[in-house]
Amino acid sequence: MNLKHSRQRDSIKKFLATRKDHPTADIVYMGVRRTFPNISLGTVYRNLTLLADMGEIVRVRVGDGVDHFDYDTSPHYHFVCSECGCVRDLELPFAQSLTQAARERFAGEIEGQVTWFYGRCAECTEK
Amino acid sequence: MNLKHSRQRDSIKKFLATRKDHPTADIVYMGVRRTFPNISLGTVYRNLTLLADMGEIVRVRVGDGVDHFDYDTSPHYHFVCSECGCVRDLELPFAQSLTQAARERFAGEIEGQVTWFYGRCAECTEK
DNA sequence: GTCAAAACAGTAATCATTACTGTTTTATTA
DNA sequence: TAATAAAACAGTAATGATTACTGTTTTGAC
Repeated sequence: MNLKHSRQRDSIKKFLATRKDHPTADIVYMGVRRTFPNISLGTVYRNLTLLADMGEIVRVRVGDGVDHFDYDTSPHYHFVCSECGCVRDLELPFAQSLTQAARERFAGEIEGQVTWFYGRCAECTEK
Repeated sequence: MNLKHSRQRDSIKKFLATRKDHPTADIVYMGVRRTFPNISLGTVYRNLTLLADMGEIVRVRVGDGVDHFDYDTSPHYHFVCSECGCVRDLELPFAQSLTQAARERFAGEIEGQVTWFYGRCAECTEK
């Protein structure tokens, strides 16, 4: 299957590049509709999945039942607020060493780790 | 709201105690039906949620779209196989220090961390 | 310009989970 | 032990994110 260019996919990727807040498919859908009013939610999902499979974006799963998407593919930690549900980056060196340590204790093949932190974000704490 | 005893809840908890494989609500449902043939799936979900909220069991979310449940409430790592979907415990000291490190870099309140590893389990690797 | 493959819009289906409703169980009080 | 209110139940319907399907449009190589 040869990949063909698509203006919709470009737009989705471009939209995601402007955001640091790890939007959901629905948010991406609403954002991209400003340039493609007729784009369908299915197209958004298909392209987000495609881009994630190609490694151009990252699907972020923080246990809130909704997939978030991140343009920044470098390994880094996420924080999710239990109150407002926001997802933020966490500026902390990513401990690849933990994956290595896990490999030494496990019989199968470990490809990677997923780590997120939860609690209340600064805005929710102040209220 | 006063908690009342329920034989169904006991049975759910007892079933979970016998398992080390982090079953889903559906698996628990099938297991408990051996003793309560008329138990409803809703009852299983309600009690699993109740037990998790009380801290007697743990809801394990490893990004496969299905909630798993664990009788072992001590902090520990999980591994999920990308091929067969099995969830295993990983014998590796749990790095609470990472949560502490995150606290020092984040403006809000961090309550805890969730970490899992993914890859292929020993059984799937051998095939 | 032709044409086949890929992508699309729009819609229907899936599936885990939650919510609702009328009945049964629990546990307290008499 | 009987009465009673709250809690829990079984069964079913609803929800909501995501995926699958279908007929049409777009893409890109020749």
